[in-house]
Amino acid sequence: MSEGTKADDLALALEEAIVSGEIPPGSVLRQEHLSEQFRVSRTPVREALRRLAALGLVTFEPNRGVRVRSLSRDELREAFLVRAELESLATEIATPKMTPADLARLEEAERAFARATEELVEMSHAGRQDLQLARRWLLANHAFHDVIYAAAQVPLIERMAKAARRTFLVKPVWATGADLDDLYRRNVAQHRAIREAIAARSPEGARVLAREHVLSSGRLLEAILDKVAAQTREPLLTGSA
Amino acid sequence: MSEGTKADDLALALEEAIVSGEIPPGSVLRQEHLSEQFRVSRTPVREALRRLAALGLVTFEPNRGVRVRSLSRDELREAFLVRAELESLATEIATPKMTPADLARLEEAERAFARATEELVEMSHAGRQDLQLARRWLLANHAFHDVIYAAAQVPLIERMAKAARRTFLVKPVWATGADLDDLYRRNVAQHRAIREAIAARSPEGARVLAREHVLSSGRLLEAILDKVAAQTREPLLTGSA
DNA sequence: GTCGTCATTCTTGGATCCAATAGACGCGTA
DNA sequence: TACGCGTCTATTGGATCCAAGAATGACGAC
Repeated sequence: MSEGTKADDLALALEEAIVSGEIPPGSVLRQEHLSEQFRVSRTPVREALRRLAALGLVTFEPNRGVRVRSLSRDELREAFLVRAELESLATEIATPKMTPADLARLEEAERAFARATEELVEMSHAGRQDLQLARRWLLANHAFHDVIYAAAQVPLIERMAKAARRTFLVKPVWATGADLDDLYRRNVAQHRAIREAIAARSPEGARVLAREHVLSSGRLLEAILDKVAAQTREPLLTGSA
Repeated sequence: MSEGTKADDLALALEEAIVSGEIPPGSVLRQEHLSEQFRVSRTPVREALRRLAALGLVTFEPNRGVRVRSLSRDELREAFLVRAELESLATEIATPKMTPADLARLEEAERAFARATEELVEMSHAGRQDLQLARRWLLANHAFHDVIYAAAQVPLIERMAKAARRTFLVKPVWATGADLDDLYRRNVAQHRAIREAIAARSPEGARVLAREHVLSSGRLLEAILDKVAAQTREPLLTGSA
């Protein structure tokens, strides 16, 4: 128990587990199971679940249990629409506020993301699927955006954007491939463009770049999901034929 | 108990009470008090409080109780910034989707808001302060925007915008006066302009109008708070002098 | 007279216990 | 054999009970 009440710690742990895909969407969470797994009684378990429900990560079905929400394509698209707005606002606000230190952090995050992207593309050429690598790519991506959020110094935007971001991490699947290389690499270029607009102190420029970038990321994620769906449907069909 | 679990009903009731100002910001909520007030045990009370905490309406101070959050000026401004973004997005999306029935509803909401505004201005000239009337004005305002949210058909935007909106309803104070008449009436004109842009099927036009309108509403609210602060500080000072 | 310390009390956090609901299973009958 | 009914069990929702932490006030030392 790192800090605070057990209910809070538990909520954080569960949030992490859900968002990372460790607990897949659609699962039903048994209170007693969680309670013995985390060595606490059912009371804090239920309080933690209430919090997750308020965040939209799980849904209560009265007398039936709580289920980890799974997102439809529509909801995914919506999440990116919202994030695009919030993120463009954050970028606009952050631009005049960025200190040289912030810019340095941003550039470092940009490099780390570029490296992660290259690793991912190489992995794809090697024909392997490494969820761990994909997850690191995602985190490197987030790290870049987090620098901007932090510099904007508007806690509400940060909170809401991260809430929107959380919602689409729930798929424990990933895909790469030659057809996706371009989309992956485009993200890297966009990060660079955003950083340069910020460095040039152009709030409007940075704003539109940020918006377009997030929307483009959404299209990438949709392409990934399409590919995963195609890959997993085929075996099923051949298996059942 | 209308429906669902007691914890859920209770959470809704408390949310309403907090948002309407019935429970003022800064109050400490005693679990036992709530439990006997609502004739339930402390267990559902605490679950409801967890939900409110996740929504940001209250904060848990471990072993000390839960406190109704009060917003700083900065947070108020942030809420309006976020709402301006979300609302302009919703308006843009809604514009091509609005049916004639939607437009009729929007016009009706516009009229109701205009009436509420005139009542408020008249009240101010009569030198009275009627919180109930102010609250109806606020609700009429929200009703107009709700038509747009509904037409946009993007649940996530609606949820988040309403979350941002909730945060600034927590002040059980209001102010009117000749100096504010213009600001109040400007809102009416802006509603009209937004509706006309939507009717003219101009998503971009409606978008910028919506954005400017929300930001302008924020300035109005800040002016109101300033005036209230000025009014309440004076008696305090003369009282202590 | 003031400051610090210790005990008491009040309130929360957590555990356990009981009630109520939904689903599963089996039995009987058509 | 299939359908309907009743019971039985698994699991949640809610109440009560116990422990732990924080505020308060009294007492004593300086």
